[in-house]
Amino acid sequence: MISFEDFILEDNGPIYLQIIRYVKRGIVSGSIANGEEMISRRALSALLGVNPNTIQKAYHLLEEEGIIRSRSGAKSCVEVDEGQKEEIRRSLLVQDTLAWVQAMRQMGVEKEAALRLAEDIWGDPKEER
Amino acid sequence: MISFEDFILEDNGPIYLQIIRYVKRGIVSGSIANGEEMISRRALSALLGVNPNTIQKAYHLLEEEGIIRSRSGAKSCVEVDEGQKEEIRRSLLVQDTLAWVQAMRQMGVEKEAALRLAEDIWGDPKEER
DNA sequence: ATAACTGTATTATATGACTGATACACTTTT
DNA sequence: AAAAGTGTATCAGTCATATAATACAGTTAT
Repeated sequence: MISFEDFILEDNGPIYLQIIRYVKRGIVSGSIANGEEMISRRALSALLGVNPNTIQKAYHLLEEEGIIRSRSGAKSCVEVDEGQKEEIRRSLLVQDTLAWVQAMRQMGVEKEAALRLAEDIWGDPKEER
Repeated sequence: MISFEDFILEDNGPIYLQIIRYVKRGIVSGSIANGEEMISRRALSALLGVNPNTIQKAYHLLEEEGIIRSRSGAKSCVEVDEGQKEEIRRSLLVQDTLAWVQAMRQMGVEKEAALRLAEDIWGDPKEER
């Protein structure tokens, strides 16, 4: 079951969008698999300290996007085929990376300097040479 | 004068925050210099097709942050010392880059793959969505 | 079967973001 | 001095986001 254990509530954007983003990124990384059960709306509401209606909005939109499937009375399940997965992956990777590249460019940062900065911030656990 | 010629109105976040971000990034890149005049609130309102009150909110917050200075009746001016510039630069670079790195990590993208993707997109910023 | 849980729906309230209109005082331009 | 432009302020209204309190019907577990 998707437990939302490592989910952290930010303060930058709407909560329901953060939840949708979390699920999509989980699908891309593979930590969320097809057929997996979602945590119930009430349980997630209690876990995050967020109103049930806000959770419902996120789940409803996920269903409209064809990412989860809900049967009244039972838990909602993830339902994505390989095509959807690949589309979500491509979309998120391009969106996020393009936004970062544009930010760096608008600040006049050269490509090499930007990549070096990203490498630094990544943490670099295994030092090369 | 700061003409906001290359400013593009996005649909992802509050307009007044987009304006503030634009000014800050301009200061970091050097395209906006200390002492420079801001375009008037009414003129920017007309240029962007946005309500004057929204522009005023952005300008007011910029003044509260000590980035611009306003005298009633005259145009507002940018007023930042080198210390502020450096702080803004550091803050924006780390924020934006950290957000991107975290996104890539949450999607299970390896550092090398992420950097390669960024390098690709840096070259052709044509596609979106 | 009963109880507990689940998805779904409704109504109401509060706040932030944005718009629209107007007004006043100050500075710059003519 | 007069006109035009500018910063500042107020009031009202709409829409999105989030909260709160219920209610009902379907599924699962006991």
